[in-house]
Amino acid sequence: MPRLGMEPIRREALVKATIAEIGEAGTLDVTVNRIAKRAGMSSALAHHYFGGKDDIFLAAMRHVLTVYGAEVRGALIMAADPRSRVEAIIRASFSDTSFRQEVIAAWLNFYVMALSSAPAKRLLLIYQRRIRSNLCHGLRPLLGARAGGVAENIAALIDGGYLRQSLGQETVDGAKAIEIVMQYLDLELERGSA
Amino acid sequence: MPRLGMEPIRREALVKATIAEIGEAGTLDVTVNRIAKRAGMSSALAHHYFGGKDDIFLAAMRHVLTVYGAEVRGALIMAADPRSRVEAIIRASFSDTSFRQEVIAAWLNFYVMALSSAPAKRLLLIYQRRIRSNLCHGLRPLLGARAGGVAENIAALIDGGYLRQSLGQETVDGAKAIEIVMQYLDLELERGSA
Amino acid sequence: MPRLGMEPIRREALVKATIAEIGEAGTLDVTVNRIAKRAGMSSALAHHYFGGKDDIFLAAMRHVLTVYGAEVRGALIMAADPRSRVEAIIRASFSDTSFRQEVIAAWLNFYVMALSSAPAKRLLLIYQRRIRSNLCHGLRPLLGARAGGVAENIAALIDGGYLRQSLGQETVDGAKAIEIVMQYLDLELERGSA
Amino acid sequence: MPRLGMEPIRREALVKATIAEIGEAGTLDVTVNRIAKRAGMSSALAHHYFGGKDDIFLAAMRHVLTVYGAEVRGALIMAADPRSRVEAIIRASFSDTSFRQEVIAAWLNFYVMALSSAPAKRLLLIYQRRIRSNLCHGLRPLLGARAGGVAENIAALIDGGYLRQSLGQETVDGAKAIEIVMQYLDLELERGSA
DNA sequence: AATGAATGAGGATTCATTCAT
DNA sequence: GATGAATGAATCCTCATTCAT
Repeated sequence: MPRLGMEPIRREALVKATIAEIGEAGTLDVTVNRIAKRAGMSSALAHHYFGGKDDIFLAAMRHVLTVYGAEVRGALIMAADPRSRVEAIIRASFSDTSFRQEVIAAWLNFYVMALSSAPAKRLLLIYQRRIRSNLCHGLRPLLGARAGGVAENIAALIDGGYLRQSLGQETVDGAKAIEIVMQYLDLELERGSA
Repeated sequence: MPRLGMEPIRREALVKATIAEIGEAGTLDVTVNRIAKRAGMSSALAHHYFGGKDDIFLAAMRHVLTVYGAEVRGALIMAADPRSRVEAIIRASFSDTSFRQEVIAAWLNFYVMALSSAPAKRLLLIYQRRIRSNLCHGLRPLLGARAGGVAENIAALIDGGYLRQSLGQETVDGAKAIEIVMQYLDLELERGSA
Repeated sequence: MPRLGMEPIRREALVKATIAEIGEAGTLDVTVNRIAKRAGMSSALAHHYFGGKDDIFLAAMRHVLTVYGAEVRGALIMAADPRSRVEAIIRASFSDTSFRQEVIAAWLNFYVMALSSAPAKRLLLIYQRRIRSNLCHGLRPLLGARAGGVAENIAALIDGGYLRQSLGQETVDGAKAIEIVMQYLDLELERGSA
Repeated sequence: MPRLGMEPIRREALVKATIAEIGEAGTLDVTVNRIAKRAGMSSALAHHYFGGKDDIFLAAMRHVLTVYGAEVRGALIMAADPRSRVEAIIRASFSDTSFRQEVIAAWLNFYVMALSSAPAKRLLLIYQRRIRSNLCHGLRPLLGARAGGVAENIAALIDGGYLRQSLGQETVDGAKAIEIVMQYLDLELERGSA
């Protein structure tokens, strides 16, 4: 059955399987074999296309970040004023795509992976910087010098939403999570610029 | 040289070694052998005292939570009014004992461990509930019905401080981290009760 | 681009690539993939032409022996008297074609391969017998019954030259290696026939 | 059944099993599993005591060299005059201990291993230097400046004996091999010093 | 109380080889 | 004629865990 041009298909299947598997297990302690099996191929092929386990994880992480980034960018297109720019980012963070059990589990695991893996750390920092920058860009006109700190806090509240969702017994829905962060945003906006 | 009552000494040594080792590696992927070695004993003895690797991790986790809880309680003793109760918890969270590389790394790893280990999850939830409860207790007189949400946000900001400390390139000092959370607290207090 | 009569071209390319690869690695632990890559084709094609890895090695071995044999024969054509027959073989053994890093490495590896591969052993013995025979043919008129032993010793000294070249830190040049064996030959000739 | 002080016993068993296994297979392509099994233990234990496959091979090689060296030294003790010093080395080289199928196979394999393994090469060179030095020491009083070259040739003839034994169809016995080298030695001695 | 000894189980990785196109 | 696709089979190695002493 080997057709031509399978590489991108296989890679995508592996990335998705990786996220699913991590989400299911809650750990990075997932065998390449399981991932490959779930992606419908042998582990040898997975190695062939990615080189090694870490590379598979990195690719999966990159995919999560890419999708999230795309969604943020998409939402930003529609944003007319500064405030709605910030809102766009917050909403994208809790969209149905990103705010799902398995994706959240992947997120947390990658955060921890970044503690011991230089490439993972690099990737995470790039993404973090981008998000902060986007947030600041929206907040600066409204809050001036306070923009940086508030951006940081918004990021923390978003992470907090993820954590609660993953560990909490109660399943939070995205809308509720968005509301919480938005309330904080409003509070800061009321206070005004420094 | 086996003396009487070695058990508590051994256990403590293992728990400390575990935290140190996790902090150093940034992962739970630490061998029992290394932990035992660092604690000055054979891995067989570690198993003898704890039963298995998971139990060692659980004990280490319990220790981290216990120390943190004790520090919070200690700070609460000195708190006269509601606001300072809340402040006490925040300050304790960033004390020199808890806000250290290795302890933070352990924290994050335990968070992720909770995704796949029921006992770990249980432990974490108990502690979370206690902290939230303490925060609410202090916030209720000041914020009324809004206390719960604000408590949650404060918790999120504290976690945010930990994350920034562990992953960020710049080392944050405890005082700065405290200030950030306090500013948020003041903002909410200005706004007043619902 | 498949043209007619590609087979001999492909085979030759593979054989040369095999020798080069073995020479570079110093081992038979060379993947078919690398060999094929170096020969400018896919490993599947290599299998198509040779059947399997061992066959590739055998072919490479055969090639080394063939080239060496040809050179010996070529030198023998010019040899007028018995002594120069022997000399011709010795000189051919250290010619620029055979006395090269990669060829020597291949040689040694093939020697060892003969320990575990019957076809390789057969091949090697055929060649050895031919060389001994050639040497004897030249030595008999000069040394009589002693020819056989001396031929054996000359062969050993040639192998010794190869070993020194491959393992020694100092690079020996062919001329020096030839001289060593010739000195031994002279010594035996001085002594005369038995 | 675990008793104390097993390490040296296990190591020795592994070294012997390694040589036997290599001798039987004719290759270094021998699995750690087989070696360990032959030595009566699990492969995990083999790794525990040696670290890795290469280390096992190196240890085996070191053992072969050590035994050979000891035998040479032993023979040298009995040597009264220079000539018998040289003779001692030659005889030791073909003693029943060293001149055995399996040991010879190990030798050849290690020669080839030295082409690609730096530690193996180092080991081999040390041994070679020692043997050459011993030979020279005995030859110098007899041959003066020619000692070095003759030593080299004797070494080559010894290697030649090994090769013939391993590849040849006819089994050579040690006595015959010794005689061949001794004849060469006599020839050089007749000729005298330079 | 304490440990060296020992192993089973499992996992990442590699590679020769096959096959459909 | 040629290759990308694919895999089964092996192999090294690690590690938690057990046990006799």
